[in-house]
Formats: sequence, structure tokens, C-alpha cells
Amino acid sequence: MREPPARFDPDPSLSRAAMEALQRDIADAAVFGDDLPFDPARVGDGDPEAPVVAGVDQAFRTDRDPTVAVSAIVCWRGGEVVERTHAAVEVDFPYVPGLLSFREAGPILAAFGTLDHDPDLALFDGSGRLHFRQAGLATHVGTALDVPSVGVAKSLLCGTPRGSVDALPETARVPIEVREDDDVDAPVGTVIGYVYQSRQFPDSRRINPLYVSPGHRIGAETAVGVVARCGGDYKLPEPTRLADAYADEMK
DNA sequence: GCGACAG
DNA sequence: ATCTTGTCGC
Repeated sequence: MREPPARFDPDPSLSRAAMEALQRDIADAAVFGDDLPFDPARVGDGDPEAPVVAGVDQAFRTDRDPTVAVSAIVCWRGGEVVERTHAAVEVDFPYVPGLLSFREAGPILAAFGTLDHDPDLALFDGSGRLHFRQAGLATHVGTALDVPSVGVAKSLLCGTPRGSVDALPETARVPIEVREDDDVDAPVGTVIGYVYQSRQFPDSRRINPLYVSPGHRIGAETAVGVVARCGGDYKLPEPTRLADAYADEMK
């Protein structure tokens, strides 16, 4: 698909201050409301007209000196894999909470560059708006490519759930808002994502919920909705789970 | 100084 | 993210 504009290049050689400044610019350019060129209620439908969802995930080869990031993309449409691609890129920037995209967005954009399909929506492993400067990985890449995107994280980076998240029943969702003591660049009370209990066991054992947030061109409620419509039999949405397995296979 | 946080 | 066997339960 198309090349990303240099404006939002996730350059790992930038200073930390420059990275944070870029994230504020990205958050300004991002759209955290529904602006979708497709009907989100049709995600997961089994017909050829249904939206194409791209699941994106990475695996790393640390048996090399410059670590190699293997970024995988699986395009999925109503239960069918319509395309798979990947890219392997050397990375030297470490994982730093809040700056994940400066480690992973480069390899991800390289993989998108080899993708034939133009996905309607992209699901990322990490946060979107659920980020200190409202510019997590899903927001960064979604905005750079101007593709509707959603962040699906397995743990919470910031924000406060509006209520209890213990023993949530399957499909339950709890808004995550900004509180006074949260270090998030958004007004107090803003809903920046949702806790989503995608799967749950009948017994006492607990499965951790997912933390879903808007990346670009989608609102928080619709974001959880589409993730729910991509759900298979596992905790992670199908496109993400398939990309995870493909990334592992490719490394 | 303490806290503490995606992958 | 990655390193890793067995083990508990449906």
C-alpha cells in the first residue's frame, strides 16, 4: 500500500524530547471519533464485501547483535485470511514505556510497504489513545498511513477503569477514563479506552481482560465493538492471534 | 526521591 | 518481547 509521509517518521535517533513532541503532533492529527469508510457492524461478516481487517504483531530475534524485529501482517475478512506478509528489520532502540512506536513502527511500516491489500482497519498489539500523550503505537502507525486503527493491549499503560474489573463476565466492557492523578494529556473524565473481557472461564480461574483503545479514525466504543466482532475462540482477536503466530513462524 | 508504565 | 515443563481442568 501507499508510502507513509515523512512527517510522522518514527525516527529512533531523535532525542527523547523530540519523540515526545512528535507524539503530541500525532495526537493532534489523529481522529478519535468514528470516521470510517465502512460499516463497523459488518466486521467479521462472512461475505466478500465485508471489511478487511489487518492484524499486526512482532517477534524478535535476540540471537543477533542488532536485534531483528520481524513484523507480521495478516489480512482477515470474516474468518478468511486474504493475505499475509512480513518484514525483518534490525532495531537498536530499546523498549521504553511510552516510546514503543520508536522501536516497532519502523518494521511495521516496512511490512505495510509490501502489503497488496489496502485494509479497512488495522489492529495493533499495544495501545492507541491509551497513552500518556494519546499517541501509542496504534495511533502513530494509523495516523502515519491514515488507516483506521485500534490498539489492543494485554496490560494497562495508563488511565483508570471506571469501576470494578474483577471477575468480569465474558463480553463485559468497562470505560477507562482520565483521572486527576493520571499522567495523560487529555481532560479529566475523557474516556480513552475500554477494559474488554473477551474470554472468561466458567470457574474461578481468571483470564486477564484486554485494553482496547482508538488508534485513528475511530471512537472508543466502536473500537471495542469491532474487536468483539473479530473475536474467535481465544482471548486475542483473530487477526492479532494469526499475526502473532505468523511472526513467530517467520523468525 | 518515589512511583511505574504497552511490547 | 523472550526464556521455558509440567500440570490442572473442561
